[in-house]
Amino acid sequence: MRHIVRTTKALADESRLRIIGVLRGRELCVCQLIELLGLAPSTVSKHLSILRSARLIDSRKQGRWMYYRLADPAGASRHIIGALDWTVRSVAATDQFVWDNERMEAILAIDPEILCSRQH
Amino acid sequence: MRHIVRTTKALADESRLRIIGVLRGRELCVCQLIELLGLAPSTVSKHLSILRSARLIDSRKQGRWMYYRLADPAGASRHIIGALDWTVRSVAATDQFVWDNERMEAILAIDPEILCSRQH
DNA sequence: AGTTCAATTCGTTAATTCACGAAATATAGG
DNA sequence: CCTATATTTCGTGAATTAACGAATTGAACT
Repeated sequence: MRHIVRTTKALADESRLRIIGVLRGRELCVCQLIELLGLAPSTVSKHLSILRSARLIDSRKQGRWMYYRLADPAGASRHIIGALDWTVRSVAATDQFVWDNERMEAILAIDPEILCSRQH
Repeated sequence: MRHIVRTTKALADESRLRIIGVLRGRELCVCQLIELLGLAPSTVSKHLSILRSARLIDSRKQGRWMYYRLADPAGASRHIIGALDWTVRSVAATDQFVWDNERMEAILAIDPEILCSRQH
């Protein structure tokens, strides 16, 4: 039961739902999510840590950048797969999802070096 | 997006998950849920109102009693059906669910008149 | 080794949420 | 109409959560 509550609490925040929506099918680095959400780096990092503690996302460090992606269904428990499945499908039906993904196209067009340096 | 956040927030509480687990396949009155959860009547009522605002449960008044049940899939939106489906399946795999349903058997064996009067 | 920079951790504040009891609402039965 | 009772609403205090900036960590490059 504790795991289920951890999962639902992780999903009970708009910023975190937006992160899941925009991570679908790709990997993104923290500075790209900061740019999308318009929140402080520490806040975004905290959101990501909550999603990761709930095992909804995985991360990979490469050099100075940290990349996040949705949890791999191969290694995830059934209730995590189900939660992600429901969340992605629900979020994908919202206007916010459409805007975020349009915006992310523009963000991905920016060289990450330049994007990151603009935030510091 | 607002609706999705309302749904996930409604599910982000252990008492409310337990309510959903015990409502599966039947209708229960408030005093039976109060007895199960061991919380104050006003607290249980508040939980039920949060679940109902999120459209996860429906209610029916009969005399002085108020009966609650899971939302009817026939009238519910897809994301509500999906949320309930995931929640019921996840909660049903927990020990808490087993204990709650065993306990509910005992509660259902008590005449509701007697059960309610014991709480006031 | 020292510098730079992306990301995280920590400490604090403001906002939200949970729990309760008291008061209000609504229904059944005298 | 009046009382009893099941539930809800309201007000309050305690606990949790979200946001930020400052300080810290860890990797890359001189």
